[in-house]
Amino acid sequence: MANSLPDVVAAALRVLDSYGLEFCSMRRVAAELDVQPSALYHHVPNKQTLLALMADDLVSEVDGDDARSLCHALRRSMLAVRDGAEVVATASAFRLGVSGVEKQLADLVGDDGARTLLLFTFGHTQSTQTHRQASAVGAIDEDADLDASFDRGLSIILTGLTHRATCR
Amino acid sequence: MANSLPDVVAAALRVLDSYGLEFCSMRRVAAELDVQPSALYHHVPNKQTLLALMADDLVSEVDGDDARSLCHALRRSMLAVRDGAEVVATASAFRLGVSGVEKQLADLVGDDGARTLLLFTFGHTQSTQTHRQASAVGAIDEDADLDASFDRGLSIILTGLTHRATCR
DNA sequence: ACCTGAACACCGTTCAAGT
DNA sequence: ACCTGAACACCGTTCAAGT
Repeated sequence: MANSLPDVVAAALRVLDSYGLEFCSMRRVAAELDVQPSALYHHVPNKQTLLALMADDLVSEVDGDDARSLCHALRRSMLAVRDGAEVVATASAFRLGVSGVEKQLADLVGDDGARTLLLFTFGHTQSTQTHRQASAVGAIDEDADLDASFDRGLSIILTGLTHRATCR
Repeated sequence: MANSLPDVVAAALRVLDSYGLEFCSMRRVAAELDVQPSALYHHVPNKQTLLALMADDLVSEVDGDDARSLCHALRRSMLAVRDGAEVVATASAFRLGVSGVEKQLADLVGDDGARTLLLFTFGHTQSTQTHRQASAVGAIDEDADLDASFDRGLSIILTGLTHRATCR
């Protein structure tokens, strides 16, 4: 009967995916667990911390051999849940969350390159999710367009990184 | 005595700069104008629209001859007001706001280039403002570091754009 | 045209108290 | 350790009514 912290995080992610960030309130997460709102504060000091834990969970399986596949994997993880990109981007602005991915990227392309790739990946994926919700459900054509647009942006940055290192 | 729409937008920007986005509520904006909350709905249909008008106002003076100076000008405009980057980035995700800047950039570097530069500029500037508020007030050293980091990211993307066009 | 007053359906968080 | 119940100080938005 008693809930643990992972239970709370999982419930919060279910609420997020069903209703979106705007309606992912502490009260709804509590209702999802059939518990009073105040009960959540036994597991988590505040909502911000819960959101950070959700972000950690979202990116925990991100992996890849090179910078490009790492960014694509990060994008896929965030797209898997409604408003996932916004949750991860906000948490990582506060220096929680993606740190593992950031380190892997930094080893491959340096600090500035990692930062540039990460900010582009967050922004583009957030924008993808915003437009996904604005248009009718399941616009598969638009999804393919946005994936291609994302990959072209990645190419621009990666070309910049290569030429800075080898030609200048 | 009677307020106009520009009065409302100006009051909202004052509240934003003083208290931050989190506390920039319709009720506080109303109080800033010595008016009941419901009075705002005579000027604006909802909060989202007010935020979009604030974003328009923030970027209205952005101008520059080349892509780099355009991005720096955009960054400066957003940094001028507390949480300005978040307001502009969110509004532009919904296709309002920065469209003028986006068009200027697209003429200079193409659609993909404009998008990549814009998303990087939003993300980096938001991150700058987050860290500004986290650390003690007026950390001038850190501001200079972040400006330099921003410019290096810009260089990476601009190098990528040049070499894609001329060498490939 | 611009605003008031009152209401509705929500928030995050705290805290004493229960088991 | 985990939860309830009640409270506090807020939200955005609507709507009839006033001037």
